[in-house]
Amino acid sequence: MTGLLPFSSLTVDEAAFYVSVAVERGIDRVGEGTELLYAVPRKMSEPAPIVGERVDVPLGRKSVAGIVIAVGGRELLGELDPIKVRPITARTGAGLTGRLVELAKWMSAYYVCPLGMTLATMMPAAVKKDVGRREQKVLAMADLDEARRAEIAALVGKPARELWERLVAEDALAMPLPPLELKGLLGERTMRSINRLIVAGLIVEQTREVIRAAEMMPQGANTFGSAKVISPTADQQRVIDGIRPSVESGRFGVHLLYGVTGSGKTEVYLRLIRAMLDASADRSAIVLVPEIALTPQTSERFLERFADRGVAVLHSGLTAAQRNKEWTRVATGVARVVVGARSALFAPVGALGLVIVDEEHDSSYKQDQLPRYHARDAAIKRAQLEGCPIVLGSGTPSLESWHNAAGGKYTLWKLLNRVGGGSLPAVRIVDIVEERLAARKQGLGDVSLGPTLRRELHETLRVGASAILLLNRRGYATYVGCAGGATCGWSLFCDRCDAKMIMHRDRTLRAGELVRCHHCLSESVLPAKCPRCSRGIVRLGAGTQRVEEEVASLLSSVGVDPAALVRVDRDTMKTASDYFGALESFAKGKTRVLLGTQMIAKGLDFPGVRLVGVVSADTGLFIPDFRADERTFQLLSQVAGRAGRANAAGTVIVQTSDPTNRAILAASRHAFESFAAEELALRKMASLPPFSRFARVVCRDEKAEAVQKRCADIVRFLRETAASERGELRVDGPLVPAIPRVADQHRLSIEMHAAKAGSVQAALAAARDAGLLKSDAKTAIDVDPVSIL
DNA sequence: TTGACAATCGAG
DNA sequence: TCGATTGTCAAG
Repeated sequence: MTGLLPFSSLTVDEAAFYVSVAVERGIDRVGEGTELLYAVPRKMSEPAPIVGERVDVPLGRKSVAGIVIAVGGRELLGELDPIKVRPITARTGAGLTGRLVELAKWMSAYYVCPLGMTLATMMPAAVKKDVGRREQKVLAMADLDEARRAEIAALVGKPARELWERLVAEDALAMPLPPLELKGLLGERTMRSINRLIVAGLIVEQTREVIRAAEMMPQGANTFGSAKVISPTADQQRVIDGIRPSVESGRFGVHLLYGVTGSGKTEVYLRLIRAMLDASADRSAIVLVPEIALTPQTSERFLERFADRGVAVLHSGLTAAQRNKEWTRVATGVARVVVGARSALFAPVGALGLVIVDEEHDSSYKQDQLPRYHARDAAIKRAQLEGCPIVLGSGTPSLESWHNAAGGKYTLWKLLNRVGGGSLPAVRIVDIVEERLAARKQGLGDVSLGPTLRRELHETLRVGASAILLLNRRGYATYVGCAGGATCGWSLFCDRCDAKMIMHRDRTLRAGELVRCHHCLSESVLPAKCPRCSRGIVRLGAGTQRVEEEVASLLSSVGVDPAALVRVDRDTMKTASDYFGALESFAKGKTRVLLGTQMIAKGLDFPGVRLVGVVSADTGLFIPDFRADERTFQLLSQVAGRAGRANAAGTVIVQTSDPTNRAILAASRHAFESFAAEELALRKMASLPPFSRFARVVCRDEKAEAVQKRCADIVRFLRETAASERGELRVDGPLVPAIPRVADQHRLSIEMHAAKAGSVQAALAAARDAGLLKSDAKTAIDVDPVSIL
């Protein structure tokens, strides 16, 4: 059967429309246009296809899903032979809005990702599959005129007639409704009278389509306490009044809201959203929050405040049916406020009136898979396309945003005081080296918490308060090596990566101790002795598991149940509900000490936290990344902000081996602005972002020579382009990354630096057009990277 | 990305 | 020499 097309083609007359379709595949042919042309047969042409709609189309010998990019008539054919143009297989329903397609085009070009893939990731899989859609039986008021109704009502028995009269009086109770729901609302014990009305023809049975999903709110969410509507402080009011005009007039503009922890940024967001909703009958708001900060506590505030306009919450903890339901509520306009993590940026609102990006500095806004977009930057683009204002909020703005505000590109607003006049907590920096010495003198042995932090923790527990302990390092020990030390020199590395193995304790494992590579996730049992010299094994570099042991024994020594300690990291918090459960238990006071990685630093707002302890502030400092200091500053400021909310004073203890470090000192003084000024001066001298833009290409391959060659080819091409860009682009590479081999793949990278994003874009586009550069399994292109590992 | 086809490789 | 593996190209 070779040579025969498995799908037929249409004559020009049989085609009602032609559509350009971006298929959900990694096709990326920039020069020729990445989308393919298909015909829409007459029998499928009602209603007319629209941009953003989902279709199935034949590609090669199978059918694939795609999104309509353009709709037209024969003129779309161009030079193409109509015989080659095959008809679409099916129209699979509503998809994205035209504006989202525009956004996808921009993302596809800017972040170097095939258009079809970009579009594919905009819509959750659950929505594509329409998970949970069911036919539901409902009861509706029969469509009869007054007279006829009265006539029939007079004929039914008394109980049914009285029920009918109530129904009419209560304006039909938002019918249609499922029978059982109607019964409940009417307070009927049985369906008897309702059934009589059906038989009489006053109520009719209908079917409607619904998406059935489990109840949204996790149980016990209310223990976080409901958010009272409080009137804004003068400070907040000033900001609200400042931004409101642009919200009401609906003009694009970027506002940066710098507000210290506890200054009440959320209340500002809530008021602005309300102003937008009041000013416009059809516009919606999108609120982006880092995934980890999207707690019931956060969503509840929005749910309560905008119950009248409908709130949709989108996060990774939803079931497929719930996600489909929420998305559909947004698409149909039932929900006008969307709160969600990164991908909520693609919520299909009909018209956008306001975007909020909370914690805009947060690096989790950058997606680390294709398309590698930054949700904050893409949100700005979306706001621009939709013509609405966007508010970026943070207690520690990214230097990019801060710089843009200083340069007048963004409007800057400040909230420098905590609501209720509380002061920022006092931060004490302690030298971990001295602490270790002191601990040894006191006979404590090798401990992660030095005497100062232990003393404060004691005191906190004694007075019945609670504590948060931060250590941004998972596992039990980060270094497994020979007890012989330098004499032998052996230490345990992953055999598939150039990285150390991290030791984890696992109670389910008989041996109890295993080692895991955090890069390729391979695991093995901890060796009993050094394979090189048969001496014992040492485990150095404490992670959260080790500290957990230490704190647990400290708790029992002062008579506190060790169950009052909960560890929060990626290993213990597998699902969103694990995490919510841990927070809830902390809020209730059942958990007295919360120990964890950066997961616990973000967005929690619990009164009663007297102590915040940073077990080691060093973890992020010595990584080879120009943003190391900025990150450390952000993390410390955020976690410190957890202490002493409400009116009680809090204490923060920061353990570090580098007590004079600029970022640590600045964070301890809550001195964002001076830190930012210093850091920006340094970046300017080194021509680093935000004073330049860059992109990174990482090539990988099992064969070292293959990476070398491919990388060199790309470098050569980019250099040639750079030359034609009149020296405005600098190309570095091939460079050896910090981890040259991951999962048996050899890696090499290329960095492109330029004063303007346009130069980087031009070079990338040229390489893409030439077919040299394509985002695939072997090449990762990262524009505006946030992590340089 | 998938699949088709051609070119190249290597065991018998 | 044949089947298997690897590379290259096009898809409407």
